[in-house]
Amino acid sequence: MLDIKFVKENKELVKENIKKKFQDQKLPLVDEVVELYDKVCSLKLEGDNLRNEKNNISNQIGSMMREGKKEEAEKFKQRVIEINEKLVTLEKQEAELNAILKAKMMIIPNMIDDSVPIGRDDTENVEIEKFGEPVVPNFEVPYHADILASINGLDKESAGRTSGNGFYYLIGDAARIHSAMISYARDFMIDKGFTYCIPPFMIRSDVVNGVMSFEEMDAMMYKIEGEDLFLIGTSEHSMIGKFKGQIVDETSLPITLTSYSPCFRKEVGAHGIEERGVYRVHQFEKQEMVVLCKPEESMDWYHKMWSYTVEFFRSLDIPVRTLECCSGDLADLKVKSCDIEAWSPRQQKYFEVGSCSTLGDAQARRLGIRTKGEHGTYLVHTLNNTVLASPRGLIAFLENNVQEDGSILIPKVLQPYMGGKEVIEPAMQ
RNA sequence: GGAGAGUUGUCUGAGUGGUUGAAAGUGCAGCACUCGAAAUGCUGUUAACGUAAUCGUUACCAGGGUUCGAAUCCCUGACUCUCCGCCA
Repeated sequence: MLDIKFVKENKELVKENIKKKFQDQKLPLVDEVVELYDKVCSLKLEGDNLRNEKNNISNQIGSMMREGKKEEAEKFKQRVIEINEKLVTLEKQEAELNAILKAKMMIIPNMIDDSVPIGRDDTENVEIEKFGEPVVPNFEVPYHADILASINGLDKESAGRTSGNGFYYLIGDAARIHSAMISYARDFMIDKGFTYCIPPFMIRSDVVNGVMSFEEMDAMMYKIEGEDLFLIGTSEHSMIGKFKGQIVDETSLPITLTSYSPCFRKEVGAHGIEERGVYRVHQFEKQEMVVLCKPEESMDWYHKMWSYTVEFFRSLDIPVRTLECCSGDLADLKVKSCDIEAWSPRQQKYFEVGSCSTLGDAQARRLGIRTKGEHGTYLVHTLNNTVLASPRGLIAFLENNVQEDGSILIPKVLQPYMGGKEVIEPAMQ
């Protein structure tokens, strides 16, 4: 969400930005919002003047009452009643126009960074850098659900009975390695100086509305019946919501947090839920990083943050690459974003395991997250990035660590979380 | 879940429906005193929006209502504290 004043003073830049994102249908919005804004301002001025008159008269009535001039006061009352009637319609108009203005402002995309590659959709995303050799083993790597089956680690059938499609039981060493990876991810980020945080897993509707659009909400969020509560789709929701409407102390910036949470997603539409695997599911767990910082520091943090995820996966010896979102694929709130993709030796291509974004001040403007320092009060910048989402991370781990004989090697860094175990052997058939 | 108390500026904390944007203290900033500091004294000090400025509007948890006028009265909701109940 942009600052309306910025839009007013930089119409052409905003339009250019819309073109870069191939959203030409939104071009008329720019003139519309500026016009609306001017109207709202003049309505506000008119209302302010009326309110001023009303306040003055009311004060006069007050002093008359004190002096006992009751009859004189009665005459003035009539004028205030008139003003109030006018104000009701005026305020209604202003509120209506404001709502339209806000709705339109919400869909004008944020200004993208100059460095963002121009492209229409996800097919034009740009590979930035590869880390580690994408190894193609000389045997066929099984589908991850089959690897899990070989260690009796997955039961989707029972989950289907208890909860339906898109749920799963992870069992035994599979469950343990999943938790081990999450725990390792947590400690990895603590070592980077981030503060560990376990947030609420449910949030109120006003927070949901602050962090996402209505359509997104409908497609992602599970609502608790009879309560004003939603299950979070990512801990980013509760972590950013934590600061809603707050003025954080400038000296406390940057705020660097790493949060754990289960994540719940309806996954309406999109590619649906797969039959056998656990790549796209309704429930997963995630270690996340969230940063609130001064505007001038956000680009540095963006690069630091994605590189942490790369470093994390490399420490597990999983090859990854960074894929930068092109202008057309970039969500409207984001300034710049890249996906971290892990190598799949089975599919012999990379697949998404995380996403790093800087939202500039857009999210902060929407939620009213500000800081106060020498140069006054201003909006902070917000960033978020995945450290590890599992079972998706588990899939990357399994495919890259399964051996030809079906055993799964556990990397050194995970062994302490596995009770010292170095290898998981397939179960006897 | 039941009963009661509360929510005001950085914080503590006043506030009979009518110059209360808000007493007092505290914190912070500036000035004076001092070689310097402490102490003391004086002055200033909420935010958002509009305006070149003066100034104006809005905001005392949130949303409604009563009234010419609401921090103050009424209703609803959120949160906090105390007691009881239930509970991993």
